[in-house]
Amino acid sequence: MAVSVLSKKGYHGTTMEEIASKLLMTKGSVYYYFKDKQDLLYQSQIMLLEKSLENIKTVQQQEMPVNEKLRKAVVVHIEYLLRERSGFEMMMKPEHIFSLEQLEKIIQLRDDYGKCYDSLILEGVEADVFHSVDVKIVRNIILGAMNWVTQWYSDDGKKDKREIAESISDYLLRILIKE
Amino acid sequence: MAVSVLSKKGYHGTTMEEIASKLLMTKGSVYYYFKDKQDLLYQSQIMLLEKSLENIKTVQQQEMPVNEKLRKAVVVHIEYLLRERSGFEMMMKPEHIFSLEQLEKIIQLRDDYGKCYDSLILEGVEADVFHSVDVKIVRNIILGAMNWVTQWYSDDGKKDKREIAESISDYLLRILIKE
Amino acid sequence: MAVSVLSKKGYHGTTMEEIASKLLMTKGSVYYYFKDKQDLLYQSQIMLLEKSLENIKTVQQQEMPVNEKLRKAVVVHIEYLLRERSGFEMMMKPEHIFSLEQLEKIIQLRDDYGKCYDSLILEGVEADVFHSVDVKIVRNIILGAMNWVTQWYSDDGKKDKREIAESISDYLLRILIKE
Amino acid sequence: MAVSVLSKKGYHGTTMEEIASKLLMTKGSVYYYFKDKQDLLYQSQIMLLEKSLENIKTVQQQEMPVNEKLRKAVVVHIEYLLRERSGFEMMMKPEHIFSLEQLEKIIQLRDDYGKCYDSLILEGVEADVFHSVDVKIVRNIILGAMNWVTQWYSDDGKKDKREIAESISDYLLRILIKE
DNA sequence: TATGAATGAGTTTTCATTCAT
DNA sequence: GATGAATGAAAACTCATTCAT
Repeated sequence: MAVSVLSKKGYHGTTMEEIASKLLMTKGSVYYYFKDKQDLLYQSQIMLLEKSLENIKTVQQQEMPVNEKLRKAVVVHIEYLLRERSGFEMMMKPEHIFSLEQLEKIIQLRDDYGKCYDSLILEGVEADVFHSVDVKIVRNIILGAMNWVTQWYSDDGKKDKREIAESISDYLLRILIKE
Repeated sequence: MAVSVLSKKGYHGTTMEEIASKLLMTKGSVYYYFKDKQDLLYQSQIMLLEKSLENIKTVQQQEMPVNEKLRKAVVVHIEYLLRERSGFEMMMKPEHIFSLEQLEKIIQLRDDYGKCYDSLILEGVEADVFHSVDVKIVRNIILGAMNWVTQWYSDDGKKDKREIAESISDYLLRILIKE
Repeated sequence: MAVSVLSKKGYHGTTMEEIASKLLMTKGSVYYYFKDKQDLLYQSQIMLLEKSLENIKTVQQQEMPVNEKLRKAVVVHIEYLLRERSGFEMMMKPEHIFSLEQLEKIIQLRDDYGKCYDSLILEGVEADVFHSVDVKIVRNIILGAMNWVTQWYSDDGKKDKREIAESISDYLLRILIKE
Repeated sequence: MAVSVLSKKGYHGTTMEEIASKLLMTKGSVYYYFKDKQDLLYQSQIMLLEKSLENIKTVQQQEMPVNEKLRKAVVVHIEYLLRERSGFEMMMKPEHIFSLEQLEKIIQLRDDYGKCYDSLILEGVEADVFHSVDVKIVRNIILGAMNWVTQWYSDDGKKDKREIAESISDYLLRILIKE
């Protein structure tokens, strides 16, 4: 995947040649499929965000207590993130790369994703399972803790990806859960 | 400060000319003080990390209950981070930019910083104020949640920096604190 | 040829722009074919040295008395040198320009070339046509006298290239030839 | 001496900083004594050439057979050259560095130096000690063979500087001497 | 005299992008 | 559809030179 390459060294740090070779294409071919470098990144980001949204929506629709849902959402996010690693790291500070129009769509998707967590939290509060909290702040604590995983997780630790994901998820729920 | 400039568009996205003009210098002058672009970033990172370490060490030495110390450490970190913003954003994935030797020092400082949180957590566990937890994971949840702030905090929200910092700090302590 | 340009003002004195325009290319194109300026010089030197070696080997294999062979070798060298002029002038003191690895190959080729003269001299000594001499010193007198030509030869003298070459060759043989 | 530094990497390859540090001065001070880089080189070249001229004139005035004089001139040149090494290597192709006026003086001195060899040769021819030869060519064979020494002489060989110089001198005289 | 900080003009190098084949 | 040669605009970097102290 192109994103994987892009995000290792950042947008400007990755050359089209590197991307092309990672995609097993030649530089010329990449330009057949993508308008330009920016477009390549844009398409990749959209895919990533849409898949993430899909992931969390699937979780939301499952029949289970809200704390279980949030728990699962966190686990799924971390697992997906460690798989697609690179793409997520790119997500930081995209302001200077994209056009306004592109940015709008990306921010929209990011917001949508954030909102999913918000509604899980609110659902829990209403069900009296969660404490009443500042939703925006708690949502961002959750997002931050999850996304930070790429900075420290390494395959050769004691715990595997799923275990890490579940641990994090458990600890984060302590912020919310009553009793 | 140079870092502030660097991190807005990322290392590769920022030109030496931009950095120079931000520092009210000419490109030539910047090269008089720094060997090259990499060196500029390196020196800045070192300063940032050393200042952070100093910050947390100051907190550690204060006479107060351990939960208060951790609370304060988080607040101080977030406040410093929102002030120096940019530098921190650069801290992600520095592997591709630095030389092995430089990386070693940076990783050392990062580790030292992480260890400070570890010892605060352990101190709390031993004082029976905190639950017994997987220190590495909880430390990283805290770091992730704190560092993520740069991604979403904006001056024009309802809460100011200190309030945000204290909120986050409170929520994070819920993961650890008994009772 | 790139070398011709390079050697007029020396390696550092010639800009890539000048080289490119001499090659009827753009600066960018030059970088498509050569890794960097150093590489450009290196490739050129190798070509030059390999062609010189080829030249002398051809002479060595011809059926003729050894004094004639040496005579011819000198003539061929000077003629080639006056044609490729520039490249040879660059050959002096390449130590500071090339990498160790590159230098090794260049020195190897230079040595090989020198050895060809040595064996012609020895052949003559054994055939009792030449005086017994310090081969290393005589070889270097020959090389020095030949390569110096670029420093003084000018097209508008009385003698043309071939005549000069033959004169030099005759005089040099006096050092060696018996009777 | 400044020249020594200059000639190791060539005019353009040597920075004023390197020259300054070799002269145990700071960059600023060098500019107190020399107008600019070019001037520095020019002064050095002049000194070198004037000293060489002085050397050969001293030899010319000595009372000894002409073949001995030429022999001695060659020895003195090589010895001086191996001592001041660097300066001589700079002497090649100075056209692009100097101003017309400077060039004129340098070429004048070079010519004067060449002429000294010419007159030694002619003196020998008239004394019937030397064969009648093309003076220009033989002079240049001598100069070439002598100046090439810097390209191959290394302190750790079997022969020391004087022995090398005498050997070369002997061999070169074979080109000229009758019987 | 001596210094070292500052500069800008020039040089090397990189790389997204184009385009003929 | 695919390629790789070619390009130019922009970026990193160098260094002779100046100048305030």
